Amino acid sequence: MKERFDFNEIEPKWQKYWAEEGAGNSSADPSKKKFYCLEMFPYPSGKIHMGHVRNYAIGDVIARYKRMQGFNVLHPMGWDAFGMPAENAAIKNNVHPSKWTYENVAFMKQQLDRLGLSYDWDREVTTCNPEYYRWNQWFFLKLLEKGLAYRKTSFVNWCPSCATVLANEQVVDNGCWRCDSVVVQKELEQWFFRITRYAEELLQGCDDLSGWPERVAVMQKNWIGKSEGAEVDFSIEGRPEKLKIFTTRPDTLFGVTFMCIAAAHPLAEILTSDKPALEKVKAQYGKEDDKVGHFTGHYAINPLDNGRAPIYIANFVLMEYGTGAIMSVPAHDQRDFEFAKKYGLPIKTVIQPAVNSQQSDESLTEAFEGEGVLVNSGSFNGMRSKDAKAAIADFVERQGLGKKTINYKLRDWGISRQRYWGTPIPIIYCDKCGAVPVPEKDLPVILPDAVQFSGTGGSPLLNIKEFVNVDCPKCGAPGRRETDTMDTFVDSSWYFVRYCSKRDEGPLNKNNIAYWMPVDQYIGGIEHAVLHLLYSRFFTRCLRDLGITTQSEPFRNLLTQGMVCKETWKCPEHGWLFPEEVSDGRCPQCGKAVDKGRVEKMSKSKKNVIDPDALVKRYGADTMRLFSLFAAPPERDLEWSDQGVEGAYRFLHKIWGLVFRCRQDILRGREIASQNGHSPLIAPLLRKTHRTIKKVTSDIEKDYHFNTAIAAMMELVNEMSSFKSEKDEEKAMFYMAVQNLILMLFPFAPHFAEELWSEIGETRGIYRHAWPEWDEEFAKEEEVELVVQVNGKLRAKLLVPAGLSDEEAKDKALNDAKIKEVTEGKNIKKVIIVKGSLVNIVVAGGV
RNA sequence: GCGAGAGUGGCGGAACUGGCAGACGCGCUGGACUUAGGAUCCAGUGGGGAAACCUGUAGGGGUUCAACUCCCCUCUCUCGCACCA
Repeated sequence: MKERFDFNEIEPKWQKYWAEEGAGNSSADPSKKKFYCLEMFPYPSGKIHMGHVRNYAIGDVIARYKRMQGFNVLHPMGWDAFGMPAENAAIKNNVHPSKWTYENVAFMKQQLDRLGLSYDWDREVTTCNPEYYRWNQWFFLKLLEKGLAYRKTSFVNWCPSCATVLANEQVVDNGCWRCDSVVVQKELEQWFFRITRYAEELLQGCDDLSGWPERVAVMQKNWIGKSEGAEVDFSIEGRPEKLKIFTTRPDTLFGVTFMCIAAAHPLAEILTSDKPALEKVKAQYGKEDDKVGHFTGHYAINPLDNGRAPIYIANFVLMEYGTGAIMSVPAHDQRDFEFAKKYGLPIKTVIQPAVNSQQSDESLTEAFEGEGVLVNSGSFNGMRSKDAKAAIADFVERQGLGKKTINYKLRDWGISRQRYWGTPIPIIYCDKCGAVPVPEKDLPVILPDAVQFSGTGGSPLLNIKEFVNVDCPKCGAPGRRETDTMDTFVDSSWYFVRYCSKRDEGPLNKNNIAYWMPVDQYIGGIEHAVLHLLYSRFFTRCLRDLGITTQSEPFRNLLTQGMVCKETWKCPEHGWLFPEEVSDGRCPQCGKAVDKGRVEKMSKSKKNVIDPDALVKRYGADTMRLFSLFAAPPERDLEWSDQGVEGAYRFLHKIWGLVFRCRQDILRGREIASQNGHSPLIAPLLRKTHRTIKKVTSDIEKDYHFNTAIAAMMELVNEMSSFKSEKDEEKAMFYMAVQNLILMLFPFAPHFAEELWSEIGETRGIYRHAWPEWDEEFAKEEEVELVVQVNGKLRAKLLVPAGLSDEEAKDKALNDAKIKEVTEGKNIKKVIIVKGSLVNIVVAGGV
């Protein structure tokens, strides 16, 4: 055994060993309890970053821990390999997206292996492989059959920089989720997945996601955005058209004093002759600072009381929600109130907060949006607004004036992308037959290799005659192939199902899927709270309805890990600086004092990244894993600290040194321990070891708080460091402590643990060993510190035998010299005893 | 504006169901070993104080024998939603 721990030697050695043993592999086996542990697969952008390291370290600890707990663990990895960066690289560097992608995959795979991650590579998925994406196409055809995929022309989000369409979920603050460019609206014919058919189910399902962070479920609920109300038809004075509005407040129908329609509403063009005014309102569409409107000169008739309501075109009314038209009740809606004040429109109160609070309409300073009692509402007067909602909606429906409606914000998922590097949509257009699906037997529709990237936008597929020109499968006439490709979120919506079967088993093996699904623990960033996680929930339901799985929810437990952050440095003139550029707090270019910026998410642009490769070279994979698990609990942001890494490195060395120095004692202890009839000596180290096992186990089980689990192991090591083993029994005990420590350390620092495991005389790999158990008897303290308070203030600490009765504890406390002094001559009113830990003596008149 | 989460030493972070605030690590201080130390080991380390002791979990109030923990108010930060009718 070497005196110093040499990670360069031992880490590759054990990686090779695990690979040969197939230590990460798994097979479906209904006789065993399964555990599916999954980390979000990466986009192969070139090399891994610290966010990946953290994500995968967390997953690997869980996978290894669960294996030791006896679970049949599925822990796969793959590549989200279609997407824009490959295409951009192709344009920029004249390298084919396929070559670029596969090279990145090879490089990153090697990086992951160097971290000692226990994946089952037999199930590796690469989404740009035809054997994978043919199933995207197959699902597309199935969804088409079920009416869940359809084509329509509509205004869609267009990112000018990416030269492609984006789904609603992919627009963040009116910018592109990938490149931040301002998104514009463009009218295009596109393919959609009818996710809205599952809106209600997806919403309801949010309440069953007990293993998810609540905020993620809340974000999905908000995104689905259900609201219940009614659609009501208003007639237009002197015109044949009807004006259909949606409202969640039918109880305020009698309070309507005007109507508003969106500038893009079909009636807007018809009802106003003043086109410049209409354009003006259009230009202000969606601007939140000001409400702008234009009176059309027409009036709508309230179907309930035949009141006349002027129709306005207003910038704050959204065409994409509800019917694009609203009834305005300024007394009970703040937006309508503001609009009414600006344009001098009447305000009519129809709900009183309390029965006797009369207030004139003119004196209102804001809308009253709460609940109350109806007034000025005909036969509904006196009804509670809560009840009136249903009553008026019912009335409207019975009279044929409208109907009760549920509205969702969720829109169908637009999946067409005008890009090359994605799954071809299996459709052929024929002048006679229309959009004809490619027959299943012709799948996959292979993405052609030989393409030219102009970089000027537009899919290069358009220019490939052999691809585009194809006969109609139905009538045989010359047709034209769809050149749009699928959104890459389609790829990631079912990859976790593909993993259930090995590469040679066929992708949709129902037995495998039934055994492994759902994912027991999913780990990834919060940025997919709506995107990928919502699409996957939708897709899983589609698979369920296709009979492929019986599950509705793909991910039982979700852990959203925090970001990896680091401090930043910034020169007021030259911007972000690398930490090593900054010497004595000055900018290397201009010599000006630099600002120590905030701690921010690692990013190349802020120059605060740490390269995992450099770290592996310097400290090894185990140290890097250990630090990233120790520095913060997994769901919280992690602040990178170079000195903290040193600390983790030191910790491993400390253990190594301990085993190195005491090796003979340990081996002797092992012999003693293996002898029959040996019973362990009850001593502090034994107690500490059992308590550590208990603590580490429960910290992992409860929310995966690895930071405190590692801290507990550190405590144990500290205690072991000062332990002297002279007698055989002590050696046996020390051996027992070392053995358990190594076992517990294994999921965190697996190479290191394997090496020490063999150094203490084991011949079978530790990866097959069971997780240690603790004995509650041994974990008990024999002496405890009894805290004695007087009026809640700490006055003494007494070392007493464990299991003291309340009476004994009280006696001990009251007879303590210090306590006697403090309570001398005072009237003891009460003594509170917390079993085995604390006595609080309450005396009159303070201390 | 609405919703959620958070605020604890010089720093990252601990603290069960209300019961010793600051586990563990980093940093710092002192010491040992050493030609040397940015290695290693040992000790100390919330603040004030010589000490007894006092004080301390964003700020203010409350409940309680006892509050980081529960309740009310205020401030700050982060995230999400944001004219959704």
